[in-house]
Amino acid sequence: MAEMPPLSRRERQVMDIIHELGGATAVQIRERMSDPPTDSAVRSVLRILVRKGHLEKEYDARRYVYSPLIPARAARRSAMKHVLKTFFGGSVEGAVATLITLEDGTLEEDERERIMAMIAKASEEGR
Amino acid sequence: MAEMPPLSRRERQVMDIIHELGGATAVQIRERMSDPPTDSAVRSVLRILVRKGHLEKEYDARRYVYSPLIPARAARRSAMKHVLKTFFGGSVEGAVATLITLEDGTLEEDERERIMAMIAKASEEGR
DNA sequence: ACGAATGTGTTGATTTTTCACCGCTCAATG
DNA sequence: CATTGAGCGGTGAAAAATCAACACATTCGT
Repeated sequence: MAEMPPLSRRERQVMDIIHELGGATAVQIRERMSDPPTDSAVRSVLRILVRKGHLEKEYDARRYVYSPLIPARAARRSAMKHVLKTFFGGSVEGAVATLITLEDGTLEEDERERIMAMIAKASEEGR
Repeated sequence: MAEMPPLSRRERQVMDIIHELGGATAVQIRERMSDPPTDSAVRSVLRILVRKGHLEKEYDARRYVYSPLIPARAARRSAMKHVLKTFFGGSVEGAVATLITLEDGTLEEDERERIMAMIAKASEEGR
């Protein structure tokens, strides 16, 4: 697979929505946009994204459902890698610190425990 | 500050570089670009970003150093918030999981411990 | 003092992006 | 059937972004 030039504004916006939903129809996407253009404009972007190889469309219930061609796991890792490098100088520690204080302490107690357990487990397996 | 329309491709690329470096001159930025346009093109983007209120320039050692107008902390949080929502469905747990397995186990043992300690500390303070 | 080197900003042209109008298909409904 | 409305995509034009050429300013070496 060749490296593609980065996406335009709208393209990225649409891709983000699709990533968030896993897959979406044209109308669903338009609904989620804060500044929605025409229906046909959305479809234009979708067509471009398909042609560029970022999306695939699947016929389902008389609608096309668009989904990322890149596996979710890879997309997640790539996105996280980028912010880690760009905003945290590659410091995993710093990133986690921000993550667990993001929503002003609304991190549930049990979730915190699960995270602890997860790290501990990774710690053992890692060696 | 009012909400600004999202940045264009080049604008985002430049902003990312500046965020990564904290602050940078026009040449520094150009050097870091994978597909560098002309020097003057880079400066054009910089000027636009200043006008839009995303950057400030400071005269230092016969050069202008451009830096984000938004505090680093806020930028970090905002960026992380976005990937958390877009790629992890808001699951802090999932995000941390990806984070600590990003570089194929190259997470240092001591860093892992520091992260654990950090979470534990947050756990106590949080209540 | 002069020219080369470096940094900056302006302008206008080219390319890319963005978008809405239009026509088509198809299924459901009257 | 005929009608209607939702979904789809092509096209081309407006708008925005991108860029290079140019002009001006400052510094530095000679």
